[in-house]
Amino acid sequence: MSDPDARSAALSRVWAEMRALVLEDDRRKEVADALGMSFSRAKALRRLLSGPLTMRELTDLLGTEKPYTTLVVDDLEGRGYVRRTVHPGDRRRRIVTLTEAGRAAAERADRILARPPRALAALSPDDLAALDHVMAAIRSAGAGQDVMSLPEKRAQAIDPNSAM
Amino acid sequence: MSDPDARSAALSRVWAEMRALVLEDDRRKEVADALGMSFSRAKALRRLLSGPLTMRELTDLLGTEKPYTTLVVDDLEGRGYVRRTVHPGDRRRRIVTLTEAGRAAAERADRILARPPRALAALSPDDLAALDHVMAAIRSAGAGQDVMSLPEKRAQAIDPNSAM
DNA sequence: TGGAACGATTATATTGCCATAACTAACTTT
DNA sequence: AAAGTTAGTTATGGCAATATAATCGTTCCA
Repeated sequence: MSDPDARSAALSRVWAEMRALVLEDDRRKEVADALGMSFSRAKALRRLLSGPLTMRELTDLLGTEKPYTTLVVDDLEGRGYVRRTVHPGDRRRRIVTLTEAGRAAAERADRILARPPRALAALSPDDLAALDHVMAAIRSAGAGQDVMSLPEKRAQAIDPNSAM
Repeated sequence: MSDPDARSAALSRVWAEMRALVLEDDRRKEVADALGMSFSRAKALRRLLSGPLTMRELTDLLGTEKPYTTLVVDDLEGRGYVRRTVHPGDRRRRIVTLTEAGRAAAERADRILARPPRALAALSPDDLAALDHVMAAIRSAGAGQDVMSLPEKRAQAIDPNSAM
């Protein structure tokens, strides 16, 4: 029952299968095509769905450097998807806000990314319930451990929606 | 019990969590750093683990165009990781074979990619067994359906190890 | 046997992603 | 108020990934 080799084999099997499922159909290309923009722009757009952010905040969330964020936001602003406004109370900061069109585009990206693959959708109710249960366990384990254990990773809330 | 909204919500939840788990820690960079080569080279190298391939076959597996494969294999050959030989019986074709060093590098990449994330490794035996069971169900569903249903995707054997 | 098809390569170009350096404007701290 | 810090931008550049076009030798087929 508690054979460590069997456990390790099961882990590898499961992990390989998960990776295959997620990586096999690359939604990124689909999102980029659907929105007519490169994926990094869509990623930024999606980050703004939960509310306006300053450039600095957006930079931190994207995990890149400030000048790159300027490039990305310039592009999005040019498309009419975001607006930059001055932060009241700190005129250095710019607040980036989605426009209506930007929100629509971000939601479109969301829908594409959220669409589960057929193999997942084909699961029996029982299997899905079991999977749901296990993934919840994984989430709580991850929230407690994973980020802290990665030295160079910026500490940030674990947000399943962040994966792109 | 069979509430379609609840099912759909569970599907989204599970899928988002899976994507987060797979995409959050990007092993690609780690592989690239460990092998001292760009990730696309490692990808090709890994493809050769299961045996020699012609340039055409490798091209199809990688899903890119022929000239790119030439570039990649040139690089790998320059590092002493692969050898090109002429196909006996068709002198147009080149057979690409891993060298010993190439195999070692590919296996190193494999080990990095196969290492399950902490949150997964922390699963209880019961949860892991349940997950293993469900992922097996997903694999059989995927093998029957998924590839055939994607129009522009080249038909190719589903290989969980292929995901990179 | 001559042309079509195929395998591979060379040459060239594009796009995406992202960094560093240097700068300006605004705020904070002493 | 001078010095330091922070937010953002401009300018520049690099590498990775990958495509297209043209070419060459080889093989297949009518």
